[in-house]
Amino acid sequence: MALPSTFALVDGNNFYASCERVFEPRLRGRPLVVLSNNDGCAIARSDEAKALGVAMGAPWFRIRHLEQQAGLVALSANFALYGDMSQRLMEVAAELGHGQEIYSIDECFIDLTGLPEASARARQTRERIQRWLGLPTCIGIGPTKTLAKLANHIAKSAERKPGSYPARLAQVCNLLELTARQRDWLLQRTPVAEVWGVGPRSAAQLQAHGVQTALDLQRLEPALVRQRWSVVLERTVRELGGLACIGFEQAPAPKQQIAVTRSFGQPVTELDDLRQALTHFGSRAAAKLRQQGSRAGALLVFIRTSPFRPQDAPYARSLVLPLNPPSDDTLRLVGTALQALQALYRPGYRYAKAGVLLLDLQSGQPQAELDWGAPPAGSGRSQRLMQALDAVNDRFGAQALWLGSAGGGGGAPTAGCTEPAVRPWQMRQQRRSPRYTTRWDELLQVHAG
DNA sequence: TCTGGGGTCCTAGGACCC
DNA sequence: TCTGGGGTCCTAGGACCC
Repeated sequence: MALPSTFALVDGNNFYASCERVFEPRLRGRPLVVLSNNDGCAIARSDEAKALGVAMGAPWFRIRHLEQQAGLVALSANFALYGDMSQRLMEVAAELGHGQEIYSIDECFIDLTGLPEASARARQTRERIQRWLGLPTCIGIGPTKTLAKLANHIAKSAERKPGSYPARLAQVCNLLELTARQRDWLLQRTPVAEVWGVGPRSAAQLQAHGVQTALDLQRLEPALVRQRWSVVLERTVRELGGLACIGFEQAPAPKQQIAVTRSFGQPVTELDDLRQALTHFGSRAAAKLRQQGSRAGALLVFIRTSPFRPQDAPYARSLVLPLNPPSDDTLRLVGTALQALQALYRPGYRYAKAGVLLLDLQSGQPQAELDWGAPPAGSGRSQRLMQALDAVNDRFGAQALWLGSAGGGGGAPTAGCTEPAVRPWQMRQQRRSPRYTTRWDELLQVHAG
């Protein structure tokens, strides 16, 4: 008979803010936020910033007065740093159990099924991550992923607000060690909106039906939930009851779509600037596509004005173009994106955002049984060119080799190097910390006293 | 005036996640 | 003045087919 499953969720506390603090100890104990691309809004907050009332997603211009008033520090997002720290964290966390599912940049599920001493192991893993990387984490353990997430929430709350929960639940919370009464008590103290899978929309509806807590939700009749809400929420109810419905995914499935989209640093009006931006986005998307060994069967381009500027005339359109045969060639993908842009562009608008989505992704080699006719001339050459492009950019950084298609010629793009120049579409990043772990020229310097 | 039933495929939109 | 980016899954409804 199969053992009942046991899942752990390892989650970095305020991950981006904590990464910044590893290399800049002066930031410890201070209210700190990390800003989105373009320094637009807060996407991570230290506990001190949360205590100031800074909301997730709060626009910077609404909270920047706290810089003077309360000593709030704001940094531009440094994804090169966070990505590298994430890899290190995942390596240490993987040692906790016999399987790892990397769920996001700062979270992974670990399969603990059948392992003794789960809580002690988890505490050891936490301490290693803290000591080796300087990153604080909390670990939740439960019989389903949803309950492991909930346990993690309790472990964090117990640490942040001592007294709100028994102290032994701080940092590591293992629901499997508790009695049914104790578990119910914890679920009852958890607002329904904190449950994984319950978003703002469902939370409001549930509350209107008198469902306030995770315990209330767990006690609903699954069939009723399915009828009144959805199969997704029904699954959440069963998971809260201890029935594992969401499987463990060791190897990430290849992505079904790949998107590269950005808001611009300033409004963009010129076609030429949009061409540059989409050349950039298309190239990034193509590199991601090759990294997972797929080809795209279609490509979507969108351009839009800002929904936050009522004084600007609104314009938002997208266009999907098929790729026959499916392709992973940067030149072809960017060429197609620029073709779509040509059809979408209307002069006279202040564009705020654009993006490229690769759709209809297929893995492996092109299917031979489908008659695409003879392979396009030079396809072997295209493959070698892409390999060279990826190799150079791997070695020297993603911006080393670039397409020269930004000019207004309108012809097929060609490979080349471009001088980095500041353009309106490029994002603002005025407060970025050094890329300490991924750039030789930005290494941390230590001066002997 | 009457006007079946069921299946599949595709797409757009909604909800959710971090 | 200034509001992120990148994903997944489900559902409803239309088109189409027999």
